[in-house]
Amino acid sequence: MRISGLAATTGVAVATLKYYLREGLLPPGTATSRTQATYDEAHVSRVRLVRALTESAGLSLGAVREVLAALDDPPPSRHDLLGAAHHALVAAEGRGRPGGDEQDTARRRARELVAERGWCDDPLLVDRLAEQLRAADAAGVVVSDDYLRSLAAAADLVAAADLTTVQLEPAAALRQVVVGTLLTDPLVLTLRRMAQVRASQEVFGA
Amino acid sequence: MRISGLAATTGVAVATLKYYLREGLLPPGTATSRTQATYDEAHVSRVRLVRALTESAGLSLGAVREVLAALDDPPPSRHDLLGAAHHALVAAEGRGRPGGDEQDTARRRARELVAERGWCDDPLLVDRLAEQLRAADAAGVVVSDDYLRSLAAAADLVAAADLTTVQLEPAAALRQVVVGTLLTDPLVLTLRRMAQVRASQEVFGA
DNA sequence: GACATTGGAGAGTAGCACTGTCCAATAATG
DNA sequence: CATTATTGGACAGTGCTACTCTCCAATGTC
Repeated sequence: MRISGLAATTGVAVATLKYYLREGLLPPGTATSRTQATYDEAHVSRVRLVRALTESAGLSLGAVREVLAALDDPPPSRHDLLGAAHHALVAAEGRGRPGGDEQDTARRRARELVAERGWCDDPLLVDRLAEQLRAADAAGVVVSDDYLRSLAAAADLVAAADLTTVQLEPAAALRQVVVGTLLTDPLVLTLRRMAQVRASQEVFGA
Repeated sequence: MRISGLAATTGVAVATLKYYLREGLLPPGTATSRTQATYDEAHVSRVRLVRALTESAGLSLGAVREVLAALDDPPPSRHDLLGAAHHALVAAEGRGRPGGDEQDTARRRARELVAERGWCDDPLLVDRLAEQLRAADAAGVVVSDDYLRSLAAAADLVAAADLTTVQLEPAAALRQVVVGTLLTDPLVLTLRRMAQVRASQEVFGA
């Protein structure tokens, strides 16, 4: 299949595919001559992956590049695998400023929750959580300890479900965790909206 | 307080505040002369709200405008209140294409889940869910029925917790639901990451 | 009275994700 | 074999967003 075929089967414009090639998001096809190359099924699924990550998960092309790099270079042992997966997930999203003095209360709350749940205390994730708590507070949104605990309990449920989808083969597991998590993030939020509508109908009547 | 004071207390540049004034995201201050106006605490919290929605919730300024319009014009009855809240939430996020033929299977799955859960069948939310299922499928991510059901159960937990934060006063309730949901969306995803790390450590050992 | 600040308006900028145009080399077609 | 189409490659241009800069006369401050 040549580039026009790749464009036809994926529904992505030829110019865009060339752009992805330039940006290193898509590996070059196998050259058959100086001005011709062919592309295979791997290219098709790679293009579909890029589109899903940008359109559905809302990642920037830079973030997609980070994810693809992690997927293309899986760690050998299963021990490092999930660590690599989460490194990729955290790298794909923003880093967030380290935060100033006013964020210390939020960081303390974040650490308390993590300790209570027995979660890891990855500083990147803790800082992210602290920043989000601070933003909510700055916007005048009350996030009580009880409420936060309820969200954490639900997160444990989601994570338990996530793990059941993991295959044993390392490369497939990495892909499933990283891509699966990124693509189901918006799905989780949509389900939250749906459940909210239902719950509010119950409380406030029809 | 004049505009430089507003800039100092919120940490937002004067030029940016002027831009927000021009764009209607910030109501004009009370004019004390032809070239002078003063701003109060309401302006401070409005600026903080705009920053929280853009920086933390990742909304565009257009989406922020929709949210603010909904908050500034609360419906009179409590009956319409949550409906208005969800209209604001759905309007704040993208609409998403109606989807073609290939999305029909995904839409059927979405409707099945909604029916099973007894959730509302708001076509906007159902279409969104269908589009997300289609994207996951296109990217080669398997989303089993069991897995989807687990996510839905967790969403019900989150929604139940969300409702406990709602005050009885209509304006405060609207604000809490809309802004609270938008700002805790990223928080929920961060908690998911944390719980995943912990769960994977349990399964795969240290 | 000297100097800084303000509100208002418009133009300019940076980054992102494409998209359009051009080219010589090659492939497909009659 | 001549003609037409397509390809890979490079680069400039586009549309959008979220600012940021510059300018101005009017006003405030020292």
